[in-house]
Amino acid sequence: MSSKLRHVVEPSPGELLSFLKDALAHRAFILLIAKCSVSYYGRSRTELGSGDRLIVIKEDGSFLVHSKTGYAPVNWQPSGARVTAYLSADGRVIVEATRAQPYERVRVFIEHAYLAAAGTLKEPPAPLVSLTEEDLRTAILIDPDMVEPGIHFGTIEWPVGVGRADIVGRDRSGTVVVVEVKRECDRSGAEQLWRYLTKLHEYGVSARGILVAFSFTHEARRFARARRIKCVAVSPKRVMTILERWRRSPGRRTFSSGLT
Amino acid sequence: MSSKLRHVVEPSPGELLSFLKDALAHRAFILLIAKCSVSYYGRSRTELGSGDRLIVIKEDGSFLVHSKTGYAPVNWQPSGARVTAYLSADGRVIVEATRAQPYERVRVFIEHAYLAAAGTLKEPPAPLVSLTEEDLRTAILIDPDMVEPGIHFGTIEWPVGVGRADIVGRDRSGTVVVVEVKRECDRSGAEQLWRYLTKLHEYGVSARGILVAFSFTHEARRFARARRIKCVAVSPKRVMTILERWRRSPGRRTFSSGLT
DNA sequence: CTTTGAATCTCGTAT
DNA sequence: ATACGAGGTTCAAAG
Repeated sequence: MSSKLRHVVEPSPGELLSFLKDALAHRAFILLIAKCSVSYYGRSRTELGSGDRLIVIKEDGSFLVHSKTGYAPVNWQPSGARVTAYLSADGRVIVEATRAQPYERVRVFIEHAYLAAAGTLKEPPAPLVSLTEEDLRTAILIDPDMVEPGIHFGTIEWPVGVGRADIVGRDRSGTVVVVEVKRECDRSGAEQLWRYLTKLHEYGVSARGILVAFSFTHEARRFARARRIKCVAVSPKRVMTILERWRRSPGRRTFSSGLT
Repeated sequence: MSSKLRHVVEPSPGELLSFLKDALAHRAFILLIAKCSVSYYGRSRTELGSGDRLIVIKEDGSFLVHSKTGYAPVNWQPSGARVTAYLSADGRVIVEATRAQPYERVRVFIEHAYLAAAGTLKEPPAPLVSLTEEDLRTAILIDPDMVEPGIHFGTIEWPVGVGRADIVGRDRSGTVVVVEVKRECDRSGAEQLWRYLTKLHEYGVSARGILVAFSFTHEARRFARARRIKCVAVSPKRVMTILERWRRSPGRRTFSSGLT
């Protein structure tokens, strides 16, 4: 439980520093609202002038500096960073997050701290359910007819030497079929499938391509049409229905006759 | 200034609700650390079980639910969402962020609030300096010789019917050159240039391709080599130097003899 | 270790 | 509105 959540209001540099050092030592979840400037050195370089921001330090080393607007942090460090706090020569608190590979460094120069809080967040392993590309692929394997009547799947995640094809099988007439699954298929998705087909052709395999997605861009459809690639649009609702029915009474998925 | 930062510790549902409603009405920057469960419906669907999390609500409608680990929020809404707070039938606070296009909804069911804070973050327009693809492109236009001696640029951001070529010009021998600029060039970057070249070829223009980047993947180099595309690696330091010298004494960039 | 592809990617910009 | 490309993308999986 986070009942041990502690906080300090308008701390002096000394108070803030000891608060942060203690929280960092306990690998706590730390919040800090402060007027600060920020400097980043690494894959790029940025210098951010003075302003009010939210700093979040997580136990896994994730480090976020959030500005007053926008989804993305204005500066950050991904998980795994080493976070330290110390005093500068002129008595200001500096919070620093560094990463070794690649070398990156974010430094926050605190000018005035409004509020700092720290505590341990308790979170049980969370069953997070979602409707992803993976779900769509699963639904296709459960009910291949949604792609094309009589189609028959074999290999999934088949390495083609240039990425991997999502699903490979044969259609009713026995022709090899490569299925590429996307949530939203744009041209790059269609190009991906085309790369697989081209590669297979190099191997001497003549194969059809089918794109399955919740939606397609015009570019994707045009690209596909020009290369005789079929586009199958599926509604999320249908996928949900298939997955839910499957969960209630899981039949057997039969994988056979794939490429060998 | 954020001196008007207010906060409440362990508020009751009623206290929390009025705190949030007031803060939302003032379009304040809002923080909330609470035990909660989260539900998302929209482009995907997720259900997140009960746990301690940080909720951030920004004045532009950005909405973030952060878990105890990781760079990315576990649930969110990008800027532009409409955020409301209300009581459920059983007296719990629900915070909801909705977006119209595409329709998306995040609902946070508060079970216990540890700390809530709200205030106005003041941030002057920030001079954020960085070394981007744009910087690299600028450096190339300032000093074309870094790409190839005697090269001569004309059009920039030239529409080719399938995206746009970064820079188009002619080399010393008068051959049309298409330059694609990337920070880190992977295969997809090389493919992009190849699309332009292919398109130009369809138009009857025979052109060379040059990739300029801070670094290349092996795949990109292989792809390029197979198609006689030249790869030019540039050091960030050199770009920084060119840009800094330019800022000190800006000469004239001469654009001439592009394609017409 | 690097490479590849997904993501509720977000965000800007041009059409 | 839609589409395309950039991003310090991050992240996980696979070779």
